[in-house]
Amino acid sequence: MSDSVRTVVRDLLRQAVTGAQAEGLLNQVPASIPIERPKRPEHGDYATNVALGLAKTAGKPPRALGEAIAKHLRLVGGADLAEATVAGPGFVNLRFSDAFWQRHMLEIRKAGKTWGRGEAKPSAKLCVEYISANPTGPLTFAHGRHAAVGDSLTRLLRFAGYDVVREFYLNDAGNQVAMLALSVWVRYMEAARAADPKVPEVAFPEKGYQGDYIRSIGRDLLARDGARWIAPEPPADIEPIKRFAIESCLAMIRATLGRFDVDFDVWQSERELHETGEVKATLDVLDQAGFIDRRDNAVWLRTTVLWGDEKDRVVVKSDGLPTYLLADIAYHRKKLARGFDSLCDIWGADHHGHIPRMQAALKALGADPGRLSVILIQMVSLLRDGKPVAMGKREGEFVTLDAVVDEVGRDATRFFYLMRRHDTPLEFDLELAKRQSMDNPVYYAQYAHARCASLLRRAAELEAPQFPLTKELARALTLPEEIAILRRLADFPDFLADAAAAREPHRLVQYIAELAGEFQSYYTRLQKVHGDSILPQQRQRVGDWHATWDWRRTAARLAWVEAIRQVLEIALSLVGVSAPMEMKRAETAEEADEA
RNA sequence: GUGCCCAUAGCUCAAUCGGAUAGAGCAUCGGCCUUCUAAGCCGAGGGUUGGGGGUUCGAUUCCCUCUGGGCACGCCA
Repeated sequence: MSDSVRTVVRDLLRQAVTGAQAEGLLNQVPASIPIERPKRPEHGDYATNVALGLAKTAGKPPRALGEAIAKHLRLVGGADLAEATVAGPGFVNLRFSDAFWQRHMLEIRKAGKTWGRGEAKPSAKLCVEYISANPTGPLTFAHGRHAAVGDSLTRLLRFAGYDVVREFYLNDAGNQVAMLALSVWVRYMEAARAADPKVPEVAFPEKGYQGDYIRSIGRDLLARDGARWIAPEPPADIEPIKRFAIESCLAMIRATLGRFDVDFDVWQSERELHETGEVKATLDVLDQAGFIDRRDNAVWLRTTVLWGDEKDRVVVKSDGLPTYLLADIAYHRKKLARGFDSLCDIWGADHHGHIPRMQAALKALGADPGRLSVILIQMVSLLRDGKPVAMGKREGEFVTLDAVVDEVGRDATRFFYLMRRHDTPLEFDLELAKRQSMDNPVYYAQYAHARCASLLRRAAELEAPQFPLTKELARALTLPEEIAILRRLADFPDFLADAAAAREPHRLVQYIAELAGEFQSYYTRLQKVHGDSILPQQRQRVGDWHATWDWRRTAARLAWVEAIRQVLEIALSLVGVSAPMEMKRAETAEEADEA
């Protein structure tokens, strides 16, 4: 694998700064030299402000230092470096030669589907936990954002070279699932009573789960177990019903995730942590470490002394039952024991109060709290015609993820969930997501990919002669627009590494939109501004056209189009969105995804 | 009341570790199809980065304060 462009820039700058130091202009070479990509094209391909930073300690004007660095850059840059200049207060701007960028097309094509893949990182075993919804009902559109962010993040991390395990923590113990079981039993009784009026009438619990799916599970229970649970009171041992209810809800969740193309490696059951004694063992460890208090009939974790929490937190309630917090600590302890270098949890922003408690717990367990990073996902609001979709006030009335996918399709749903940074609230516009036009960024991106594929198809139909992929062929890419896109494709590996390190999968969507836009613009400008086209157009295909057409340049451009298509395909796949080979108007969301 | 997050063009959002003239898309207005897919492209207008103060050669970015939003403050999960 060749060096990334940024690695090349970094090496050049280091040599140049070292050269300036050898001249006696600098006291020392800084440990890291900042590299940025200038916003304005006239400021070059890459820039550094290192001269500004060093000016004070060196006691020299920044522009003088910049001149020295630029001079040394020109000495070490060779033919690849077209320009190294000083601008503004002392920025050093670098511009590479066209040949440098043209050469990258060959590398991109050689790498194919692996372009941008990071080398395996030996010390980067990572556990990412997300969604972790209670198995008490279908996933909602809010869970959808967690699913989209978590899944794309793990795809991105894996591609970037991290060893990632994807986990779903299943809260199948405690009050919530107990209430689920009770709700199902009551609906079961109602179903039985509908068939036989002699079955006693029972009241629905005050905080029971209201959704229709509970009725459906109740009917399923009746179909499976018959009259076994018919009684005026809930059964003393409701455990079998609970298991049935959890399995039913879990089946719904798995089905939803399946069609959303979201997969997990590990489903960790909370109940199992209790049954195997890991929760109890965790309490013992915390106790022996001296961070447990017993007062007011309960057991407390001293999070105030551990992490400056506002108050200590209860881990065993006065009724003797462990809290959710203790089980979650046990889960994290188990993850650490499994040898992960770092843990990443994706939670709803409403759980932010949970972070200091978990950090405190890790510290109590003797682990570096820095090994846990938490990504908080802000709320999603659904819009229809620019107005918020009204949520029912009654419990159990919510918009499911399935409903959103049914309406707008999987591709648009996944793309839209990633259009904003995870820490900003997201407005999900259903009408926009459904629209099959240029204002819908999903279709815009997919259209760009399809257009690339279409060009390659058309070339085959026209029996375009083949040319070997060589440096000489790549030299036919001379238009500024072609070089600019090559620059963006060449940057893809660095871009991915940054996005993965920052744990920000939404950047993929930005990259896709920018690359798609740049290509679409080129496609039209080539004709309108340059009076040219990649392939001979219909009106040009007269007489001896096949013999006189410049197939060599066409071959170079087609190779370049295929490079664009490849990168779009990779980026879209990391978002979980399909890369269609052609666009056809779809009547339904399903058809849109099939394309 | 306390803590966390946020405030950028009419709308939705960018802006890399504090950098150069704060950028896109939508919306508005004006252009471009004898088509390599117009599901596209080009152009124009639009800003005291919520207010005020501070640090800095330089602040959308860091600090303080005020205003206006969101969320959390349970022996729920």
